[in-house]
Amino acid sequence: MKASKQQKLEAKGWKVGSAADFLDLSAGESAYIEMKLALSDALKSRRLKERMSQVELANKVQSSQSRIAKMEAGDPSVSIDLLMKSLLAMGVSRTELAKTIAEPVS
Amino acid sequence: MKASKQQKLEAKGWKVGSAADFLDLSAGESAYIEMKLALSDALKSRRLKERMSQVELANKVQSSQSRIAKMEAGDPSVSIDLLMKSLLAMGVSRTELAKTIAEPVS
DNA sequence: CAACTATATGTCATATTTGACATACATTCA
DNA sequence: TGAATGTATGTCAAATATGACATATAGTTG
Repeated sequence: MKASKQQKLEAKGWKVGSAADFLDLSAGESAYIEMKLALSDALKSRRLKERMSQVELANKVQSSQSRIAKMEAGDPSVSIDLLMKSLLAMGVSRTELAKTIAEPVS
Repeated sequence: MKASKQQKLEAKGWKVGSAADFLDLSAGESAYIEMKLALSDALKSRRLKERMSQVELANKVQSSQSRIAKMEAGDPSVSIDLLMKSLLAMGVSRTELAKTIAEPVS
């Protein structure tokens, strides 16, 4: 893993500090993290596009403002399930979701 | 929801029996379920393609035979996170994963 | 037939994820 | 200034997901 990527992940709260973790992030593990970050970004940009506050979105998808914030921040405590459920609840199609999954995070 | 679809889901163990549930499955909710089933099918066909047993796959992805069986059966107790982690651990690419997400379940 | 291999199903203690809440921080506006 | 609005962060009890285990079922082989 490149240092730039490590910093990006650490900035989002992922624990990649130990030497073992640093060396052991497999291709599958980093692909998983990248997908999660891509979904986070998609959620945030979709919300902003709709000019919604986090509170409004929380009501719409039956969650809470704090969890929306954590989703958008790419917090390690949020699952892909929740991100996908939320995007689907916002009206995003399966096809659009697939595109998000496929794309590398900007 | 069509009766044929309801039966397919019920056969996989989803609780769609009550009248309320029957009427209330939103577009997002059914899209979510369909995606999960698509991932289940992808996992099973990938494993068979590699001529692996469930036990072998369980070792490879650090899980257990019973959980692999539940994943492949589309059991409600398994998360999309686990399905995706498993597929990635099998060497499936993000792009292939995206295709699976996009496709309707056969 | 029994032994073997693969898969399915049920249970359960533990681990992770969740919404909710409090509260901190930031920005705007009057 | 301070009230209002939106977002971030930390915590926690409750809900959900997890691997492990036992055991059932099904097919195969000797």
